[in-house]
Amino acid sequence: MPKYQKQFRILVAVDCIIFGFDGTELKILLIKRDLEPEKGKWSLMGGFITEKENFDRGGARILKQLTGLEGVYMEQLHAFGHPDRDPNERTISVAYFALIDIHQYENQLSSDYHAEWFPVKKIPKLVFDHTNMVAKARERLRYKSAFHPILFELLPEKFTLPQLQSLYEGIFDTEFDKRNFSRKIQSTKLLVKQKDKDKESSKKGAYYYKLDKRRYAANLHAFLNIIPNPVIFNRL
Amino acid sequence: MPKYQKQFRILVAVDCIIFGFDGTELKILLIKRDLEPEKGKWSLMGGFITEKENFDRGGARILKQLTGLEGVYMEQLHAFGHPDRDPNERTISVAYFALIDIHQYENQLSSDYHAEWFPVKKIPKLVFDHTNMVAKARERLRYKSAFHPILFELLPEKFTLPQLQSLYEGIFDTEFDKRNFSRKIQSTKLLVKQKDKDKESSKKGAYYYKLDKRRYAANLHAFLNIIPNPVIFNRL
DNA sequence: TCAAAAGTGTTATGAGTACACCCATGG
DNA sequence: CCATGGGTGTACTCATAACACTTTTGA
Repeated sequence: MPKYQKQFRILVAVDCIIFGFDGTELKILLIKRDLEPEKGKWSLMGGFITEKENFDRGGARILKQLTGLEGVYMEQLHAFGHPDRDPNERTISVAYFALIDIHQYENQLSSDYHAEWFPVKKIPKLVFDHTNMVAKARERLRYKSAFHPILFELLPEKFTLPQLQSLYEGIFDTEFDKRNFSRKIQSTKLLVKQKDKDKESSKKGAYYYKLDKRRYAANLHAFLNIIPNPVIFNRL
Repeated sequence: MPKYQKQFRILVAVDCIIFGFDGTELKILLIKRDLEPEKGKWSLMGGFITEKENFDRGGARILKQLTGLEGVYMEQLHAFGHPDRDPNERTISVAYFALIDIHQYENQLSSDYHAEWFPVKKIPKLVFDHTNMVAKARERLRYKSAFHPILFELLPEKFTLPQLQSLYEGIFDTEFDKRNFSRKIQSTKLLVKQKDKDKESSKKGAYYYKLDKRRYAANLHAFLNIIPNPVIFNRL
């Protein structure tokens, strides 16, 4: 077979925007870059694609290597290819975003890679075009979560409605009416009320809920309307 | 500056899924591949990225080269990176989809590149993973057009409501009530009724409409609800 | 006993849908 | 004059949004 002789070959990287929610704020996980150029600066988790892996696998491998996490929600975001995005050598990057339960991660080794959680509203200066990637990921997360039930991926197995609401409110940067929110969530039938309560954040305590796994799996791509229309139509 | 010595460099291509609407059917533009391997088979428009262009520019360049078209609606779809997608040599491809006014294209040279329009429901066997790309593009087009006013890009400057409705119906593979459709479209205030009629497809004739360019530009990213909810919630 | 958060019900408005008839015209 | 496709109005239903009070309990 003939080869594509004259063509230009390029380095291909995968970068991951990893979202977590600590109960109050949406955060992303950053590391100190351990490679020149820009060594020591804050960066997304990333790495080069190897010879025999596709992007999904590459992203999963990098996530595993740098955080120890496997099997988390991950989705391709966008391919970034500005010729000068890496001043060292032309490199294109396929960005992914991942949603993880931040507490599950805290049990794992965080310090090994100098990884640190930053609130999305206080992201430090990042290397290359990573700031741009983060902005795009936030936008996508808002967009997607307005129609699909993906935010549960950010919560632990058991969570309360006030926690869930506060997550939505954080992402849409607004406040919802808790009666309407509760009714809408309940009407999806995705949640199963538990008998125990979370008493950490109030005296009365809030009931825990778990996902109904069967229904959740069947509805991952379904359309829901959790977000009030004025928010969608005016702010999104 | 140090180089990324040990890393693997890959060919990077851009492929374009070009949609057109002939008044009856949604179609895509294909060419006979003029490069080994798989020379002579039907293929999307594509080409390798050059040293100094980003993906958007590469996509625009390829579109221009192969169709003569410029300034059309174009959006990044997805990056495809399976290691074996091109049997000749590993090549990744960043796919774009474009929406064009099919009649405007017909004036241009179509035969030069052995390009041909195929109804999306009768796509021939395509090279590599292009069939997959087309499927993804169709899905994205349905998804995006359900919420955003992008389908106007497929129509000529002047068009009628029945034409517009038939376009939506083709994409969602269903039929809408024309009274409701008309009311919803009118309520967006994106259209300006003209005084002349299209008398090609009926004796009475249907009024032409044009886009209100100011409003259209301001609403490209706005949410509209043209599509009946049952269609969105059950079929999308 | 009181402060702080959780939980719950009702009403009004408007968007969405279903539905049927008249209009204009070319042949 | 009639067949064909274009254009329009209404009534009903249901989803959404706005809104306030009671409950629980730890301090």
